Amino acid sequence: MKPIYKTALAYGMALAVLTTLLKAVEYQYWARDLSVEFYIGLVAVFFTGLGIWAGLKLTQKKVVTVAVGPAFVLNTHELQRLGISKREHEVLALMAKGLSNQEIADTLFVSLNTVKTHTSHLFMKLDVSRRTQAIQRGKELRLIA
Amino acid sequence: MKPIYKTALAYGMALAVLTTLLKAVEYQYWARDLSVEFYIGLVAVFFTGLGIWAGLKLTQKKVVTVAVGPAFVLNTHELQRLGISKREHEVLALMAKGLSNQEIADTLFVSLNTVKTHTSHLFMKLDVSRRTQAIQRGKELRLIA
DNA sequence: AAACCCGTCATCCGAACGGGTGATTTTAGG
DNA sequence: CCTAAAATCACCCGTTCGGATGACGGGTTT
Repeated sequence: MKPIYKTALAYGMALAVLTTLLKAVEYQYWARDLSVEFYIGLVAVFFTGLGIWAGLKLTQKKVVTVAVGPAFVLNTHELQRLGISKREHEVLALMAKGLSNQEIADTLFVSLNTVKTHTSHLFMKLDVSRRTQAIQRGKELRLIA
Repeated sequence: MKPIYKTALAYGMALAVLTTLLKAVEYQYWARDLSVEFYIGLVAVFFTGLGIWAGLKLTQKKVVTVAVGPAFVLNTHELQRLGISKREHEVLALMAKGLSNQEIADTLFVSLNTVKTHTSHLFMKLDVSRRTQAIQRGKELRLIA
């Protein structure tokens, strides 16, 4: 809210200064026999521009579009905090792809028992009891895409 | 872009009309011995306000562009195309929450066998063989959040 | 060297899951 | 009204999953 107040203040100051300045110049033009209508028109145009500028300043905040991107960034911090090893993380990723333990085992060229060990550790560290929950949790914590 | 031109036109018309109107009134006040400075101030304030209004009108379009967010909309078309019933859809949603078949049964106040039937139908219609895949597929097709 | 973590593999067991088949009831539409 | 689809439940069977435990080699840290 402060910026708005600042803008309003700045505008008020500018208005005061310019008004004073114009009044000073006014007599000069007056001496040169310029019509009142012409002078009035100038003032109107000038302050219209000033008003537009002020209006833009005051509404600029709203124009700030947020623009969200779905770019995935791995949460290394959480990985460390939970003590999830590299291999466990791989297993989690494959699990999230809908692969069975056997398929994961084949993918990683290890035994089914090994995969089961990894998954067990994962469930412990993620504090879940089912693979579907592990996937959910993993996505929540941005451990997997 | 048309609205902008319209706004500009409307503004120009208003300015012309008001200027003329003010000039007409001007002589009245002039006759009442009001100072030129006071009159100038009024015009300045008035056109400043007019300028602000014009500025807001001209920038309103930008303000609308703020809209962002991952708002979820259910893909009714896919639901129909795959012939997924209301109950099956419910089961899918709960499945995606990481619930077991038994938990889903308890949630929906039905038998475990009933849930199993629904899941079987779901797997057929989604062309998958595991619940993790069903969840994936459901999210891909925007059947679930 | 000892303690420790990681990754590997194993066995056992019970629970959960998936597939198949069949049946009844309720609901919705022609 | 009658039928088709949806929803409900059941039983069987085999697979998968999850939990517990133990083991072994290779690193790192202390």
